[in-house]
Amino acid sequence: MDRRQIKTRTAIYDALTGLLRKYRFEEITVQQIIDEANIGRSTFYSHFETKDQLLEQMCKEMFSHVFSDTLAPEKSHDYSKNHEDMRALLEHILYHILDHKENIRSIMNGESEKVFTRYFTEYLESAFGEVIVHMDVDVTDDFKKQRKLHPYGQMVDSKGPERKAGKDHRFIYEVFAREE
Amino acid sequence: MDRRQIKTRTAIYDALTGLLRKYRFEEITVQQIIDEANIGRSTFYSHFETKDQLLEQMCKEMFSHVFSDTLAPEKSHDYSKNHEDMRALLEHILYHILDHKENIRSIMNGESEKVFTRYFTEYLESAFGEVIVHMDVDVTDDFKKQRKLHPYGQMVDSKGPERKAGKDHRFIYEVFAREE
DNA sequence: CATTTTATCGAACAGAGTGTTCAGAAACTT
DNA sequence: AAGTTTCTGAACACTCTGTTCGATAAAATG
Repeated sequence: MDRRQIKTRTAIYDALTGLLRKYRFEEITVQQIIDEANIGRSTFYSHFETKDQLLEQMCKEMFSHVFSDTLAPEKSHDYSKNHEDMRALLEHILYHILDHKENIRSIMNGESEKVFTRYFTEYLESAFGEVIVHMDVDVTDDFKKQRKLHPYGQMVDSKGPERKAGKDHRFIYEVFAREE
Repeated sequence: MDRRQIKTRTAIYDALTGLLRKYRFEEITVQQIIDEANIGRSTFYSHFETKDQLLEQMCKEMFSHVFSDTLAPEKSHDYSKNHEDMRALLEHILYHILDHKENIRSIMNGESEKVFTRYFTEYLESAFGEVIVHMDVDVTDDFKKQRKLHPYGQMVDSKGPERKAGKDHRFIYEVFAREE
């Protein structure tokens, strides 16, 4: 790949990532990305068709990195059968995710969150298949410290499954589950 | 209030509600709403500043109806103390929500879902305060039948708390909980 | 190093959507 | 019937999008 292409590509990625720290994805314009990345307008559009496609690609690449060695064909444990392996795999993934934490935080806001989530679940499913996973997996202490209340979810600490009323959006999703 | 105003207002509401059944909120243009509602462009903007503000108002009004008699000052049970009362209150609210089911379904798609959710939790909190609510509340059979898998949540049937890997987005929220 | 290939630049353009303005028509009020 | 309020719709300025194209710069090739 041409050095110039790599340069612009990362410039665009960095620009968007930076902007996502300040603004929600929907608020960001292509012009802002172009200015931030210091590239020409037509250059942007020769790399990405639209702003949305840029986000798609970014998420795609990020997850293919995070899951790269996880899904390598050599290591073909059947995780679905051995619970210890499964747990190890999950820890492994979470560890890699911590590297990308800042990028992920930026994306997890507004509309862009949905694209992220789509890719995440897609990759997770390809790693775990239809296996049932208990989510109170033990991960590194480093990681545990970062658990705080999120506007869209709520903390499930080791104490138990109590939930607060107005905070649990899953409740809402159950209530208004769509047909089909 | 002038009949004309009421007429346009409901025409706009109906138009948006109808469009939301076919398209996501972000895809809908003001012009589409205007055409669907059969009103003049300037009329729309004399009623609502923007498309987003229209959604805000719609959600606001809907919930003020749903919670109207719930929050009436005469019925000032302290729901937070009596669990039976609390359960009754929740059932009461859910009952009213069923009336608005079609509207709600329409809104619960794309970006508009967030506005809905914001108002819902807001009203829920004002009804229940900081009370802890177990979400496996028994509601009418009619309501139970409508529980299906939602893309963003997952069914929690009476069997138990098992969860599927890629489907549980709450897990994601916990992982990437934001600071502050 | 010279040549060829490829990428970038940026101005200019068409198109879509937004939100405002205003004069005239229509509907309500008293 | 006269006065007030609301609706209408064309016209406008504005912002953002995505495309085109000739000129320029940089990389790859032999």
